[in-house]
Amino acid sequence: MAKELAKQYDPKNVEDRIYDFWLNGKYFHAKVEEGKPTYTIVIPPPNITGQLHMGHALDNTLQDILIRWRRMQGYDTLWLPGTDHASIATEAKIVEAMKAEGITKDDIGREAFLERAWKWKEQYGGRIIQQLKKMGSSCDWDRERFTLDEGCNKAVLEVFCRLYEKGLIYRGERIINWCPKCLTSISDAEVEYEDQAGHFWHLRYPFKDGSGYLELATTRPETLLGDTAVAVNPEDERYKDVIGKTVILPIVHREIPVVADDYVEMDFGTGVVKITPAHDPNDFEVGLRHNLPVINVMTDDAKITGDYPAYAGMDRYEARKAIVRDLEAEGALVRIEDYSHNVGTCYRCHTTVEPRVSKQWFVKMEPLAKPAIECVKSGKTKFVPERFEKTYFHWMENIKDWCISRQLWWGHRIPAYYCEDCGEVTVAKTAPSCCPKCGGKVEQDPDTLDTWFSSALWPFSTLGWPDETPELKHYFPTNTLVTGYDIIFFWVARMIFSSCEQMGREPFGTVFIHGIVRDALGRKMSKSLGNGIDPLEIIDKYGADALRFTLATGNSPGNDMRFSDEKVGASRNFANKLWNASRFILMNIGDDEIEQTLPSELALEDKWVLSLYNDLVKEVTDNLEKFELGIAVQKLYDFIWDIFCDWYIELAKIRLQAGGEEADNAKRVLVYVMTGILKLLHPFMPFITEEIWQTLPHEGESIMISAWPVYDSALSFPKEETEMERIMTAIRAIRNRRAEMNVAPSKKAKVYIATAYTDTFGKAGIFMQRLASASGFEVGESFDIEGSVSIVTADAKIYIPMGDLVDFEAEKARLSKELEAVKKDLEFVNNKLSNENFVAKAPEAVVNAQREAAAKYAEKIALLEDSIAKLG
RNA sequence: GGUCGUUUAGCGCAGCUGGUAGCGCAUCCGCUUGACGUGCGGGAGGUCACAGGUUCAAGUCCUGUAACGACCACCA
Repeated sequence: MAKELAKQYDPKNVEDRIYDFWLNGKYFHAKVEEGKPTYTIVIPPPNITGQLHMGHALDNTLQDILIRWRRMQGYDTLWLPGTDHASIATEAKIVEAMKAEGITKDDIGREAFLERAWKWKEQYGGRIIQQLKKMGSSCDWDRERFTLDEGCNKAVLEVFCRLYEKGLIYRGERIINWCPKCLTSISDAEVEYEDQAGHFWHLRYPFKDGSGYLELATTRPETLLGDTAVAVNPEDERYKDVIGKTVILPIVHREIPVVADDYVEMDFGTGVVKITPAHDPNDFEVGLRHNLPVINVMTDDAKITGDYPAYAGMDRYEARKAIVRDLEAEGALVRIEDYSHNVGTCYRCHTTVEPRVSKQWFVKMEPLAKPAIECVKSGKTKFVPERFEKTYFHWMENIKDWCISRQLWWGHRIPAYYCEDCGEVTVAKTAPSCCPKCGGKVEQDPDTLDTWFSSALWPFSTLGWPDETPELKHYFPTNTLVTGYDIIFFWVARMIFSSCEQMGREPFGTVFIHGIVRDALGRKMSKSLGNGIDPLEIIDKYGADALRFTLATGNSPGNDMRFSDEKVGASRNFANKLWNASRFILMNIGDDEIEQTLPSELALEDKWVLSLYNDLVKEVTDNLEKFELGIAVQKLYDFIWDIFCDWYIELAKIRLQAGGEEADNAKRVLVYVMTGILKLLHPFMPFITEEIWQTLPHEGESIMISAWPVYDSALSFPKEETEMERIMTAIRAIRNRRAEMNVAPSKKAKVYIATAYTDTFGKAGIFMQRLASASGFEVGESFDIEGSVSIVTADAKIYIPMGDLVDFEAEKARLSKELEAVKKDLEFVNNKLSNENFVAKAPEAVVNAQREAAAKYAEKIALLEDSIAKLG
């Protein structure tokens, strides 16, 4: 590659080319190397219907950071990608598309529908994968999987049959959540509750014997058609006498009993509840306890059935109006009250869910939940941050059976076969040719499984299970699962219990939870608000590295973050800064051959920067171990910009311009530190770091497979760190003074430094000229200079004779002000030191630090007083 | 109703195992300093929501209060 870089970094010239380079090098491919430690992440499979959004961008950035870092550390690293068939979402999309053509599912039948669905998958399913590639994701694309592919299907069948045989999957008539729009059952987890304004209709149900009536209230008067009882609390004195009596259901004029059940709250409303077992989960339970008939009054699309001719075919809300009208006409309506209540809606289409009694397949959860709870309690799986374990336990401990059958075609078809003759149910991985009991003809269950049933197996089904593949042996259990807190119940919990049951152990060691990405105003990004930001547009404008850097910065585990264009702009600037630092180094290297080792002779500033770099290596690695990616990236930013660019490069220029061996040494240190920085930054900004690394002197094919830096005790130089800090303090103080006095940098002045650290400052002359506008420089233990600006630091007294520029009165005022400030500091420290408890109880190091501070302050006060005195 | 989170400079956020508060953006002053104006140097700006407590010492630990937010929950 050419050693010439553009003045500004342009990601568009770099990213696609670099990505292709990685693909060609097969660096993402995991080789199943025996005996090597592994690091594995399985991707949360995005829906094939999906387009890349900021949530994906964040999730995949975090995963790629971890994966790239571990790969560089030498692990046999596998990031396994794939997509989810997303039963409801995909089926809905295809049905919608067919609607535009004027056809329905029933028109074309199951087979033709599935053909369309697969075609759709071929066409659009790869879209999101291409988008993940734009992010720089280093997934092992050779191992890409799909929840509905052959292998996953095999795993699903295996698990279904095993659970069925163990009695952990059963079929039963239960009340379930039904979406009248998607026309399928959904699980409890898939119901989203929304506060909705509604009404309370107070009604009268007369006694059959004419002895008055019972008053009750309902939020859903239309369900009255299916009432089969009225309930009161058995302890309720008011209603003791009416238990067992019969009331007449208004409008329908059916006779229904008054039953007693604990479920009824005496303090709420009138203490009387109408019971509709077919349309309310609680009422269903009451119905079971009292042997009440279950009367379904609605069709699958929530219209009133033909059993009620007056309302037949009406939508549930139309029927509500009509029924209220009729109730009023009949004198059964007492009053209407405004009321706001929680209404369950479908998480896909937000249609109000209709509880409905039907025959469905369920997973018996209690026996599965126990080991799953133990798995996290024992620490085999840890949540980061830990607080989400509480959420997990709460859910697992109160879990109900999981409804897994869906009245959809796109998905894993339930492997249950029913005999048309004897009704025998056969569950098997392969379809039986006839009923094993009577030899009759069998028909497969038409339903498919909940999408989450297959994704629950993802950590092992993707590695080849139920077959004993080398991949499964080598990479399972996986190490880290990265996902948002919004998906813990749907997915994480189900993977844990599935893995405990099927694999006998945890699916992953750590669940790394992140929050959601919000817009600049803190609002959730949503289609309806239209406030979503397209990651691809951001990449187009600022580059993938800038986007990744933004998402990683300021991201603390489990917390939501706000996203704004300005933040990405700042990240882009950082990328540009890095780019220019490398450009500077390359310009100086020119065509020279540079040895890629550190020189034996290191200057003060070399030792200083190497020592800080060495600490950085340790800290960044530690932060990554602890999943503190935001902190790690902040440290890199600070070091690169403040330490390396603003100080070290400026200092290095001195020797570079001097030439010769000195310049050579400086170049070697520059290349060494720059290379290290690039490696540390590579997981966060893979493209630009690769591009720069390739242009610098390097060994190996790619930075992404180079070795992650390790802490080196030979590079620890505490003495030089202190010395440089003293000099930098002096330089900052001089700059500060000059800025205050409005002296242009071009106006140079001689600098005298009176200090006890003559050795240290003896090395600082050239730095002062370069960075503090010094025309000349002298160091001594003390100076006696008239008419100069004086500056006092903790280590030195600095004189800058600037003749006519010096305003003695202003100078005196400034020094006096500073003197007061230092006196206050001293007082603060002295107060501490005169506190016997502090001296006795605080650690010695802390006390000593305070004593040293006190001494410094005292010294500074003496110097300031001396200066003021000299001004007369 | 329960659980959890947030509350730190104008805005957005960091602050790990307690030791006289930091970053980015914005703002103000200055700078054609041959890597970068997507830049350089410098400045201003905070009683760390409130009230107690533990401690020699609390933004940092404990208790409570308030506001906002999230999740869970069968009050018809």
